[in-house]
Amino acid sequence: MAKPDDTPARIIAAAERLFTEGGEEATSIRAITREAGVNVAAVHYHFGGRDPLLRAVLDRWIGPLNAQRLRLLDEAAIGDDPAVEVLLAAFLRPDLELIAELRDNGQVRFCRFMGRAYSQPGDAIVGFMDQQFQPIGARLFPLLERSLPDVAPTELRIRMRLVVTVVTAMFATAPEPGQPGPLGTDDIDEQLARLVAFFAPGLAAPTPR
Amino acid sequence: MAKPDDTPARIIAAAERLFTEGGEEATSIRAITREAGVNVAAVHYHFGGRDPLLRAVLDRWIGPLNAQRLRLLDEAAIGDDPAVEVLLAAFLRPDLELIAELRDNGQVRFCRFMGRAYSQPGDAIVGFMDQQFQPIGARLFPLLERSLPDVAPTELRIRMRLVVTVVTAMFATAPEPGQPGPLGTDDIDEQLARLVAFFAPGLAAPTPR
DNA sequence: GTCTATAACTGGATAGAC
DNA sequence: GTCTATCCAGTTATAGAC
Repeated sequence: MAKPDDTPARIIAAAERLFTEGGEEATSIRAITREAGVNVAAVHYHFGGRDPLLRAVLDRWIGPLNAQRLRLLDEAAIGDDPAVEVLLAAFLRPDLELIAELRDNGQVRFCRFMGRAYSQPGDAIVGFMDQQFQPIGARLFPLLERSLPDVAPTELRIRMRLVVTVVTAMFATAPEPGQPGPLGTDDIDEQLARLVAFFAPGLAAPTPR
Repeated sequence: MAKPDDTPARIIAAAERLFTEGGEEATSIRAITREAGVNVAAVHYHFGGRDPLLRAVLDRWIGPLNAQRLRLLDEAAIGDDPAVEVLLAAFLRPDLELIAELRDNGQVRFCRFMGRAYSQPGDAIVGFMDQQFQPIGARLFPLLERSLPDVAPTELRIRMRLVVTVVTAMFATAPEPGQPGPLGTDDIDEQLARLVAFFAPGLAAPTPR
């Protein structure tokens, strides 16, 4: 096992802090290594450069997030033909939980950084987020299509993108602890109920025209 | 009529360019006046400072946008009890038209700037966007409430905020001309049909619990 | 090596002459 | 309406004391 303060961990921690504070392009590899107290070359050795490092910082949170999403989708798929509501809840719950966790950890600003990374990806991460999403889509869309045979698969993908847009914005605009969130409650089950009640009928609506 | 190259217009134009390029906080009043070829004090004389200038830059587009929104809502309200679908279309059409106009004008980057200004407002504009939205809400919500008497007014406001979130993201992530948009078509009526088909059922869904 | 005081610079705002 | 000169706040750099 790696020690909690070995070089890669120190670099990741420093990078997370600096990316959060200064934004993506304002943060140099030199500032990161200075903050971490390691040599500039260490970033290249352990991560392969600045851009892969940024991806690693994001993946440290998004990896587990998507792993949990897959777990919940698998659970939902045990019963045959899970309803849209169930699939949607499995899809959204990990996001709501992560936002709450980051807020309670005093990492609201990093939470917002992740939201921006998704909605306005720079050159370093454009494509990376879609790549992360790919296995989720591969699991989710067949289940959705089976549950909603009357909606065109293309339409379903467009609609799910709108759902993702909203979740992304919830990361990007996460409120400070104590401030009210966009869903008017801190209770994750209530948040989930609101989102599912709102999105499920739209997903199931007949394809227009 | 003011000449197209009078001082306020020169300042607005320069500010729009620089805010678009460098972002909000990276753009100084001095850089703007240099670019516009006018004196530093002119900004204060005509606009009252840097922050009011930024608001003026945004308002130049958002003002007409919301004016058209009000017009369309008024039209929709002529028939008694307009359906949610009609209200939603009146609400959303001006946004889609503005995005298309800016794209065709080569102002995609400014379009994105407007989206960011709404979703991640800095100190200079926080509150301003809500203030702009206020008369729209005052017109829209009573109509919506009459059309959807079974949905709690609070819930309706939360749901409309989700709708606005999506529209905002469409500004913030507007594609270059030629690139496909998130709704898979350049035809505004089709875009509108997609959004209305997706959002209307969710707005009308019974309040959860 | 650490700390503090001061200088230099940047950016916003305002007064007053023209 | 325009301009110069100036003020004020915040930031960064540096020198010199300890």
